[in-house]
Amino acid sequence: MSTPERLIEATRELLWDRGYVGTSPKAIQQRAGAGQGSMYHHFSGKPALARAAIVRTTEELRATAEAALGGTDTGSGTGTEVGAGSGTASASAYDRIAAYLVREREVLRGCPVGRLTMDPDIMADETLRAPVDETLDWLRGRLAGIVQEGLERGEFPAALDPAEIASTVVATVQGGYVLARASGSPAAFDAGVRGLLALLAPARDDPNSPRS
Amino acid sequence: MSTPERLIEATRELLWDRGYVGTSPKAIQQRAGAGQGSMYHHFSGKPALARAAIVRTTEELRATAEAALGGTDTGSGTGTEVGAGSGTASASAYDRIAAYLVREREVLRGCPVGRLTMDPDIMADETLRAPVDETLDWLRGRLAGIVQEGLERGEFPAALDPAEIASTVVATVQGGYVLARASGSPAAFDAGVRGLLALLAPARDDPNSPRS
DNA sequence: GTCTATAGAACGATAGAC
DNA sequence: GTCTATCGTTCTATAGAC
Repeated sequence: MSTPERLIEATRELLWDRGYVGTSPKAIQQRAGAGQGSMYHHFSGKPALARAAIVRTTEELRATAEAALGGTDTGSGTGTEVGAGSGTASASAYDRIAAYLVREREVLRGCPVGRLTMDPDIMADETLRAPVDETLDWLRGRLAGIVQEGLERGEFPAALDPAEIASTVVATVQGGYVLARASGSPAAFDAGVRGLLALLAPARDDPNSPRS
Repeated sequence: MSTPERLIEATRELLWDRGYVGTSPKAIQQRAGAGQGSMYHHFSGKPALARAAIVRTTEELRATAEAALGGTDTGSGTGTEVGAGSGTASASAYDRIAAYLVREREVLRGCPVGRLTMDPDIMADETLRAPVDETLDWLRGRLAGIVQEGLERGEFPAALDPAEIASTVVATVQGGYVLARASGSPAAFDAGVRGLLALLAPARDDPNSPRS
């Protein structure tokens, strides 16, 4: 791996674990196995390196999310699939959202993108903040589109607002990281996700009809 | 206000805005209007001051949350109250959760407690981490109890798990802060909360019955 | 209790040899 | 491209006068 490449990867790891303020050029160099001069030859400084790292991390998040949300069924259904069952029909909205929610994550490390929003130095620098904002915005839009499809298929109550539900889904994930880190266990993340899935569950024809 | 008092308050503000790593003793002293020697006379160092600040902030969060969740109706109902309407009956579970969710917040500053979970130095120090963990744990338990009451009153579908829903509620709030900060607007927080309230809404006898 | 002085280390970056 | 040397600043804390 080339030196700039190693520097970017080292920065990504440190940004994830320690944030921008907690990441020093020295630590980056050590982790990347590169010297001072080498780092400053390839990058103008800490902000430039951080930008490269953040852009790559946000691109990766988009790709990972899209893989779960894409709807090209990976074969392992949840058992609550909806639809007419034609050969290559895309998975239900619920299933695609569920696939996104339960995908494998390094829960205790937190979200490599969401974490950055708590860093004042990142939020203050437009070039660092923009990729974060755009990525979470894209994710909400992507989810809103899927909820909209679900609404059209009658999967969800018509009263739901796609953009709002999308925000709730992303917020539950981001907040799940917080709960997991606080408690030191991924269980809290999982609980939040299961609660959300229960609320979203298409199986609304519940034997226990609510509200008298 | 006494000097120790001012130091604690200054630390609380800085911890909220810049986190533990981003908060220097010097910055605390300047904000508190206290000198170096003064600070080290009253506190053994940055960790001790941070502990005092964190304990106070978590206590404050509990009190604020309890005020909304307490159920002693503040008079401004949401219009969806449930119950037999006896004189001093406590508000519905939905209303109490809604009151907690929509309470006034400095959304763009993030959660003064949840933010701390992203600070590796705080998570590594048991004396700093404990109050954060205990507070979020208390909040989840408190909410779970209210959901349980709602279940017993038939406000929610019986399939819901109180602890899971409680985690979802707290996660939505914590994640809402992330979305708001990323986008630079409280709107994303509000959207997530409205989505969650729509999913929790007791008005489940929806004209549009889902899932065919 | 509060002040100033001082300390060793780390921070973020630059200079210039190779 | 990579190295070592150096720089001015900030960090966190201690010492000791007042």
